[in-house]
Amino acid sequence: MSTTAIQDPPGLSLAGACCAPLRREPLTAAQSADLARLLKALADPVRLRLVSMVAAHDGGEACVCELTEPLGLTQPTISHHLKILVEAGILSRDKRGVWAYYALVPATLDALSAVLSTPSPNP
Amino acid sequence: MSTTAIQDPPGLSLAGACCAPLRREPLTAAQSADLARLLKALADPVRLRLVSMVAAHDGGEACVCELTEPLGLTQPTISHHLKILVEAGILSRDKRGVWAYYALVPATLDALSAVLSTPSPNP
DNA sequence: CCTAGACATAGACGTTTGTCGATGTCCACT
DNA sequence: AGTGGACATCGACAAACGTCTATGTCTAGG
Repeated sequence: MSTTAIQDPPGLSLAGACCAPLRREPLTAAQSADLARLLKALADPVRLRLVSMVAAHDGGEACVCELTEPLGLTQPTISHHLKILVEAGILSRDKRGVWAYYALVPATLDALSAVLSTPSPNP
Repeated sequence: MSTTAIQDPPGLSLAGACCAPLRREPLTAAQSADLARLLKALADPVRLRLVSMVAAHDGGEACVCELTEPLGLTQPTISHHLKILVEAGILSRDKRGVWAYYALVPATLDALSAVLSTPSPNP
């Protein structure tokens, strides 16, 4: 069904859509698929809270153990959501010793924000 | 199951979350639920193309008949997606005679873009 | 080595989502 | 009145999703 079953490298999900402001001209099927993949990764209450908790955490990173309890979900569920966020390029994962530290990848949300914003007048 | 079965008035989906930049401090459950609702409405390839087609159309509005054929889906399916976008406050609906014209609500995507963008230094 | 702990993966299960065909509703025109 | 067209709603169904329990993997200490 989809033309590309292969997964995009994290952080480049918008490679094909990054320069086409949503409101300027109709998106192609490929562009909309890329954008939808990224939005879908964000479009969950738990994942939004994970992103905000990681971004607001001291040092800009947090390990799984710090994220599990506040959300009231099991550790596998949190790991599952974090994996989705990493695959979308929204978070990065850094395993140090026994702990896995997750951090925000600012460029991804910046790019998403730019795509959604009002296109510049383009003089 | 949900605490509020009642639907938010269109355009105000971010009422509870509009002023909390995602990266500044952890979102509450309610804020993340509101944001997720809006993102979920956008997180579909067909709906993204609908939004871009409507926004880029002459006069800033388009009727269902103009949106159905290019996407290769049936009319009920397009109506279904448009309804979701209107309920999320992303599009507005204006029925004139037999035709229903859909137009972009710029403020909603602007607000979403702002929530996702890097928070200001806050001096 | 062997145990304990942090995290990931696998499999199962109920719920939600996207799509369709069929049908309903409303307006315009004859 | 009655017909045709534009759009919405309904009901059904497969696919995708979120969550859990159980289990695997790897690291650090005794």
